[in-house]
Amino acid sequence: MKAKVKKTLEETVKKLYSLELENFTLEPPKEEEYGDYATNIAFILAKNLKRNPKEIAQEIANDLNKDWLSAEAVNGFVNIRLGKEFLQEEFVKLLEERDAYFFYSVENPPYIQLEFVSANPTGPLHVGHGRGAVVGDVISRVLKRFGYKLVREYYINDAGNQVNMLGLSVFYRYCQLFGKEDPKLKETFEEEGYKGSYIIKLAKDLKAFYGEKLLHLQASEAIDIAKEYAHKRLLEDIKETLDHLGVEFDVWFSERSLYDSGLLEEVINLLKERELIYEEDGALWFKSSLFGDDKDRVLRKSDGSYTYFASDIAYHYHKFKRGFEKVINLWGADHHGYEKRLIGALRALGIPSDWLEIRFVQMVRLISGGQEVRMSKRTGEFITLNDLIEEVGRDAVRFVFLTRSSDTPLDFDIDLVKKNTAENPVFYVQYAHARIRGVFREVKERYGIDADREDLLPYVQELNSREDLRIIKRCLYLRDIYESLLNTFSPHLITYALIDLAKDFHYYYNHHRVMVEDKNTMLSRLALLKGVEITLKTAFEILGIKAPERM
RNA sequence: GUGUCCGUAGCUCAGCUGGAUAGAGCGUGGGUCUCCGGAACCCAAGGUCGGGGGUUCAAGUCCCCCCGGACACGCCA
Repeated sequence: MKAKVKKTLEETVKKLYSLELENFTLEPPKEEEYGDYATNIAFILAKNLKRNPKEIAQEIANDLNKDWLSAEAVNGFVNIRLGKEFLQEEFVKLLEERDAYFFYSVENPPYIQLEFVSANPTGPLHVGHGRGAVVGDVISRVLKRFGYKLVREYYINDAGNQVNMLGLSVFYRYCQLFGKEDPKLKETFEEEGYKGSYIIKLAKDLKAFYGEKLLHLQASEAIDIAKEYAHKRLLEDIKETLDHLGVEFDVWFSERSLYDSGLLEEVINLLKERELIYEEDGALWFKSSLFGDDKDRVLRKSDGSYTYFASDIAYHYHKFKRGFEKVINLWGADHHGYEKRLIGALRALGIPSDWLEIRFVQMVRLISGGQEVRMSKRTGEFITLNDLIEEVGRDAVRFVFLTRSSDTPLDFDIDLVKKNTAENPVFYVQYAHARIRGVFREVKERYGIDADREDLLPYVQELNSREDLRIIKRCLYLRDIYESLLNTFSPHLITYALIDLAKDFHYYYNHHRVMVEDKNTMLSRLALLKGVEITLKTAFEILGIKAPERM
């Protein structure tokens, strides 16, 4: 809708002034009396033409008036109001096309990879990972509806020091179960090991599986076995949690495969050929300071092992080779210092810096009883994502994660989300859907009219009142929102638009009864509600939450 | 110390490439159904947009300085 208005506006400007502008705004104004869209285009033109913006606005408004929209110049702004018939026509389309109304096929969409979560398989997912998971999932659902070819990918850090430490930790706990303690192991464990209780649980399982067999092996061999076992189990856990959350991936990419395929060596050789690598203190360094980083970074440590940085470069080089035209990474906010060096390294390999877009997802704090909660009562650990899903349910978790722009920290109030009142935005919005379904059930019962089958299209023209049209606009507006996501990747806009829609619907519901004497009025209101239902349901599918029949 | 992000109503936050009288929700106070679901709706109070300077016809938004907060700064990942 916005796109159509914008195009018309551009044509007008071109006709009147032979100019092509891009940097003007076109947005819904704060005040309803200023129309459906307002533009500052006259101010921008005023600069170019060196004329009074008020006159320009007037000229544009005069030319802009069409049958489907009206324009008015006020104080240099051009306020645009969509015509009633136009809104009704669009609403008819919505009723006909249903969820397909909100999307269209983008021409030649880029082949995109979206990498998100990618938590190390060294422990359970925590709530911060969940936020990234949901944000990434919703972005990918939207892109897919616009016809994008998209790969959702999870990068598994199954090589390097972290997983070794995992193996060591589990083996250490395993030995403890037999009352044995190797002082050397203990020292490493105390310093760098994973202390969570899930490690002890894994050790017990390991014991159940292997008995005391591992005690008789070389420590390094036993640690390897423990490592394989633990990381496999933890990865299964992670997959299960993501499944509970309703988040799917197309590719699970193993870091280790970069080692096995020799790609890591290959990339280092490439950098070597470009003389961007040097050796110092027995380590291999990449001259990242030449690419905007504040210092050079180590690729291979003096003990011969590679850093994560090295495999990350290889991984992203590999992504490039796989033919992705655009790669989006959702990273936890604690990784932001890492961005420069990675993009720098890719530039060194000849990959343009806008090929990779890194979006950061800020921290989540759990609040209960007005206090920040860190520990789970049950396990004594940090509350895991799984705990949270069990506690408040999938829909609430997903929705709340989407109620904030992902670049601001989020407070997740557990008590609030468990309340079934308007304080809880999830219920507020889902309730609107359940209410509509309730009305439909009642109408069928009393009048034998099935809103799901009845041809309601002819009655849309009866929807004339300001309040009818406001709801129609709210529904149509979701189309603009989805479209804007293609550029902003900000799924929280959806939840905001839904809350607005639900609010207007609840108001409407309280002021206008559907089941009234006049049958035309009844059918037209059914049409309105049907449109709201479709809009809500479509959005719920995108958000990955249920559209309840009753609550 | 350096870098990134942030500071908007009592609380939690929107405010999209600068635009009109800064918006929601919760909380607080008062109200609304003879009737489709009151898990709802309406009204009201509540703001020097952290402070100061600058650019601009126009600044919550851009620039500079200061104050306060989060996170990151390793041959960790």
